[in-house]
Amino acid sequence: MKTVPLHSTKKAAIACHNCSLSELCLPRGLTREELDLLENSINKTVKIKKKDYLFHRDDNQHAIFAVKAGAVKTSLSTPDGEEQILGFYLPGDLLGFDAFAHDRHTCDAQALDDTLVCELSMENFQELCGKLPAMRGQMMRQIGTEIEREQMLLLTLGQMRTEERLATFLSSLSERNRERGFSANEFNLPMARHDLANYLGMAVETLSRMFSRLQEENIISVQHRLVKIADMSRLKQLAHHTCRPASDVL
Amino acid sequence: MKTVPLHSTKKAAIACHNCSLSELCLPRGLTREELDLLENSINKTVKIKKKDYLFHRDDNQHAIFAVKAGAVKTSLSTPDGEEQILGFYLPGDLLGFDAFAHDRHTCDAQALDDTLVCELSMENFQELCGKLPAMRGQMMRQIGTEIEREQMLLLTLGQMRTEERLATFLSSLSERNRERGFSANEFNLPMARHDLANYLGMAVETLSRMFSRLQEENIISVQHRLVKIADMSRLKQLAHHTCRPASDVL
DNA sequence: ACAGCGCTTTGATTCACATCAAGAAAACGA
DNA sequence: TCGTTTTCTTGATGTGAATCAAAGCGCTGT
Repeated sequence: MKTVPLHSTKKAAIACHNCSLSELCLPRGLTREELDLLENSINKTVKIKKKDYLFHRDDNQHAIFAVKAGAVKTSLSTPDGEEQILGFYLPGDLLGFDAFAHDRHTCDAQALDDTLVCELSMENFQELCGKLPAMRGQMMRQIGTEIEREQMLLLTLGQMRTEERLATFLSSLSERNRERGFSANEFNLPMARHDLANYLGMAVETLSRMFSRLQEENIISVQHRLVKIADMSRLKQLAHHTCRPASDVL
Repeated sequence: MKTVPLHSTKKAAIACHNCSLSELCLPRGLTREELDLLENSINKTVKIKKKDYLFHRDDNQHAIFAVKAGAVKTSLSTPDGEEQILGFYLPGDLLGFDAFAHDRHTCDAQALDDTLVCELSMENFQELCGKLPAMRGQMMRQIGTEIEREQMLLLTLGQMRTEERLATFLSSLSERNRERGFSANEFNLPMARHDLANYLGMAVETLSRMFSRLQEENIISVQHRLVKIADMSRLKQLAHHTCRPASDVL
């Protein structure tokens, strides 16, 4: 349950140059020289074990992380122990922008699975943003994506009924998979029911019932974490609340 | 219901130099010379009439706005006409960061009252961020604040019961007023019940009942939009879910 | 392979909140 | 100013989802 001392984990040799995710990540649009600068500033391939934390709320060290493999959740928790999961981060996603206002992370980030990340310290990040306009642009796009994602979740939590929320989530996840070159119709959920229910603002039992209901209606089939979408159009119809083509939004 | 053609509104002569809100706004931390650059890039004191829009979703013009007087709400709406209010912006607040990802605003922004704003086009904003490191820093703090605010709202919508939500909101608003040099114990709500209920994810009737309940419990007194906080400690206690000292967070 | 534990599903009951309905109070407009 | 409209409050009723309870299932590790 402690934050992993990142410096103790080993740096692998996988560079942005070869990284299949670079188009989704900070390197996008950077020239070869700029990319070299970036590579020199990051910890490549930091390993995080399942259930370990990338960072804690109020940690004085803060950084931007890019997920290479695995999955991460961020959450906010209250004095009385309740938590709200704010987002799930999959390969290609960036997290850590929450520390911008106070130079401290405002939420916790925990690995849902054994996970690989690249770490860019805030100092280095700031410096690069000053030097590289392309990097600044890409950074701003990423921040915009984060804001959009949160806005979408607000709409979900504030306006939708539980079945719609699940449909919206599955539809988004499917879209994400498609964009990443994976199957849009069959995939594994990276998180447990408990976490998904919390994220969607409902009880675990309710989530389970909604999965069952969608299955009864022959819209999806579920077993454990494997989801197959049987009727995409009806799923999207249920999730009709979604505004944008749902790209970039989990 | 149309977006106001901003260029048609007159530029007043109130400069950042004299602006009482400059410490909350982009100028914070800028030198005199830097401030001059900023001033030359912005439309000072654009007037927006009540119910007019600062921007619409998908507008191809996009900009950052600083509220000088009045109040603005941002909202996301669904094809079937439902909306979710995402935030209220009061004097000293900045809005418009949602356009970062796609060069289009992703939500609507509407004046709740006759409102004065400063407008900084995205182009000028980008340019200034490149030139002025202090401005970049301030921008990032503002973005961080926006992200924190949204995260707090997610916690509110996802985990709290209706009474807690209202208590949290009133407590935040009180704090904001205090920070701005106004009374923390007595203030006017800048929005109608309808909008507040939507923002807090509940029915108008429920919101009204919660106001009544807090009044019966002698925690606050309300008449129309005027709120007086009679027992701050009990209010904060009800809002105990709130984590941070609630600064910067509406 | 088996025991034990956590995760998930299903069922029964309760409750918080939405919805429906109507009246009171402000705000608005002529 | 008055009449109309909108906004807000309060009450009665219904319902979606939470909670309580318990059984099934899949992992874990030894």
